[in-house]
Amino acid sequence: MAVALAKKFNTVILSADSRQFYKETCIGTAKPSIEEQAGIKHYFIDSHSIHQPLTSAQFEKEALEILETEFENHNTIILVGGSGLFIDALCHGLDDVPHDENIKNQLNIEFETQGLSPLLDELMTKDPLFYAKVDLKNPVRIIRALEVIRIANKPFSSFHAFQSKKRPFEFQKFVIDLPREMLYERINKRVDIMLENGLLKEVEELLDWQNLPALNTVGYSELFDYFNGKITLEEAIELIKRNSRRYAKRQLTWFRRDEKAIWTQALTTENQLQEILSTLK
RNA sequence: GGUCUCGUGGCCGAGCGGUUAGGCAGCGGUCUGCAAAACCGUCUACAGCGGUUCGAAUCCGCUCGAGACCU
Repeated sequence: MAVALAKKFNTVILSADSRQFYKETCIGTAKPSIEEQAGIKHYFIDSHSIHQPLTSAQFEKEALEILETEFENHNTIILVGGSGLFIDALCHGLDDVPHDENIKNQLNIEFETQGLSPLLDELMTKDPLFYAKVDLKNPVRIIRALEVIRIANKPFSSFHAFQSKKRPFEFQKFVIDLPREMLYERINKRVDIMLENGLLKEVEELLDWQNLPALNTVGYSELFDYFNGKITLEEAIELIKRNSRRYAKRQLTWFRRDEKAIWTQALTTENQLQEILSTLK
């Protein structure tokens, strides 16, 4: 779809898929092959390494730079992909919130050794506002908030303006919404195809790096468990399918929040393309 | 033909007289630096009929169904 659109507009594509950035992961991320890219310039495919992962904030920055250059030669650019947070970072901007790897690691250690409770206490005293609205059972959110609090010595919530930043371009989002059964069928089949294409080998070669955050992802974690003898191959495959289905569902949930997004329910790429193009006219 | 065991929500699975067990799948949602991550909510079923009882998924009988064994 993205390639078809890019051809139509004679332009380039930016991927906003947070797993296709990495050159080490190909089969399991269903990255478009060179043939599939069909001569269209793709940014953020194989552009980074799992050893230096790209965060949403960095993505915002790097993507904006690319867009600035590319808009000199193109009126329309295609952004494609699945990572809602990254899409929002680029389209709406993230508030300028500090980040410190060491402090985060320290917090992770505290969480692993002492549990969430002390962290919750700290959060409650240092940022009661945020404490009142976060999901108190979600360690990731709690740790991030405390990371910021410890860096800046002020409440995490004080950094949030939640206002869309001005961008030197306009954008329109389209969501492809296939019937759930069809979606799931395609996901299941896609997993089988990945396996035929050598996913097992790809994952096996990444075993040394299995603890990297960038590999904490569907298609890899399950097979790491298999290689580590925790589950059978059959179980791993079923889990990959299930987790992919769940992820797809969460993507839909994410995009549903966006009132301006246009949804297409057409069943074929050709029809989806027609719908999108007619909306643009 | 006989004896025995068993029939719980889409699936698995506890309960064995008086709260919605639970898990998985599915569905819905949260989301501002690990996001294909992390997390939350939700589905009220006991094969059917009759009986005992204040009260039955839990006890009794019959019917239907599944399985094991015997002849």
